[in-house]
Amino acid sequence: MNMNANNRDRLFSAAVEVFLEHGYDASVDMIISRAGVARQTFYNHFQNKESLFAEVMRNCVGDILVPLTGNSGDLRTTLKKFATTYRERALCPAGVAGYRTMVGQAQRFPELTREAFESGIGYMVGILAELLRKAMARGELRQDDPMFAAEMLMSMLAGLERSRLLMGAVNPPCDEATRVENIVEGFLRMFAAR
Amino acid sequence: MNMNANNRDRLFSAAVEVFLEHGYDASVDMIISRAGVARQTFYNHFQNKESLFAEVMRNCVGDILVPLTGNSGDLRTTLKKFATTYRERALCPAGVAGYRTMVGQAQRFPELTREAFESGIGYMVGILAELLRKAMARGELRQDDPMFAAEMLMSMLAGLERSRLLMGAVNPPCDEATRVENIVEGFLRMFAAR
DNA sequence: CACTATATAGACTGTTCAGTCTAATCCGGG
DNA sequence: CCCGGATTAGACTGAACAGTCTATATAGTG
Repeated sequence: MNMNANNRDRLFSAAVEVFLEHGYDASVDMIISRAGVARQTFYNHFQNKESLFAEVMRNCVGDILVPLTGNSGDLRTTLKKFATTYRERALCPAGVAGYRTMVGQAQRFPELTREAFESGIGYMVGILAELLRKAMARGELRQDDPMFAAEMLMSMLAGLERSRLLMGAVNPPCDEATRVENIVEGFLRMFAAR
Repeated sequence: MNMNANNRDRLFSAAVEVFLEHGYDASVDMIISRAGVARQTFYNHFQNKESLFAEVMRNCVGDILVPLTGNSGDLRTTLKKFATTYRERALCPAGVAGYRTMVGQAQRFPELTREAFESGIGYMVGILAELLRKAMARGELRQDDPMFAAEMLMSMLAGLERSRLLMGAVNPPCDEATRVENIVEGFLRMFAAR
C-alpha cells in the first residue's frame, strides 16, 4: 500500500474534517487514523501540526469566497445572486465550522486569523462596497458611505443566523429564496435613492 | 493570609481574565497564579476546571444582556438607546472575547453553549421582536415578520464588526453615536410603514 | 491555649500529546 | 534481482496538565 502523493491528499482531507470538527484540539493521532496512514507519513508530508492547520484554514477561506465580477445584470439581480451564494457558503456546516475553528484560535494564531479575515470576509466586503459605490454614482442608491452599506448587507446575510449555528442552536426553518429576497429588498429600501 | 470567601472571588475574577484571553486552554496553574492562591484552594472552592468555566461563561452571558423593558419614549428613541447599549456590551474587548471563548468551545460543551445563546443573544432577539411586533400593530412599522426584523437589526448592530474583532482585525475608527444613528435610521427605512 | 477550618507549597499520579527514532516492509525502476 | 524512496507499526522522549495528597502554617473562636 504505497500510494505516494495520494497520502498527502488523504491527510489533508482528514485534517480538514477533524480540525473543523474539533478545532485545533484535534490531535495528530486523530488525523492519521482518519486518513488510515502511519504517524511517520504525516511528518513526511507536513512539517508539523501547526503548519498543516494553517494550510487547512487558508483553504477554508478560499471556500467561502464568492465571485462578484462579471455582473452583467441590474443591481437587484446581482445582489440576489451574490447573497444566495454567500449564504450557501457561509451558513453551510463546513462554513460555520471553519469560522468557529478560526475564531477559536484567534489568540493562538493572531496573524493567521487576521490574514484569513482580510482575504476572506474582508476582501468580499471591499468588492461589494466598490459595486455599491458605482451604483450610488449612477443614482441607483442614495449617496452614502459604500463601505457602511456593504457592511450592513454582509451583516444581514450572515449575522444572527451564523451566531445561532456557531453556538449549536438551530435556525427556524425558512425558505432560502424568500429569505434572500427579503434581505436584499430590505437592503434596497434602506439605501434607496431619495 | 487567610481571606476565606474572598479567595473565591479572586479565583473567579482571575478565571474570567484567563478564560477570556486564552479560551478553555487556559490552565488551572494560570488561574491560581493570577489569583495569587494555592492549588488546593482552587479545589476547595470549585469542583473542577470545567464547572468553573461554565460558571464564568454564564456570567459573561449576563454581562451582555441589555434591558429593553420600561421603554417609555417613542420607537426611534427606544431603539437607539438599545442599540447604543448593546453595541457597548457586545463589541467591547470583554464582549468579543467572551463570544470567542464560547464559540471556540461549542463542540466540547454543546449544551452550555446552546443555553448561553438562548439566554443571551437569543433572548434579546425575542424581546426585541415583541417590541417590533407591537410597533407593527400600531402601524409605526410595515407589517412584516417581527422576528425577521429583530434579526436584521441585531445583525446590523453586531455583525461584520464583531467578525472583524473576533479575528483580530481592527474596525476603522468611527463615531459610535453616528454609527448607531445610521443603523437605526436605516432599519426604520427598511421597515417603514408603506 | 486548643480546636477547627482554611490556606500554603510542593510532591505525586496518570493521562494526553507532539514530535523523533527504529526496524521492518513494500513497491517501482533500472 | 536489487536498490532506493516511501510506508508501516510501534516504541520512546519530553512536556504539559488536571486532579489528588501530604505536611505545615495561619487565623479566628471558644
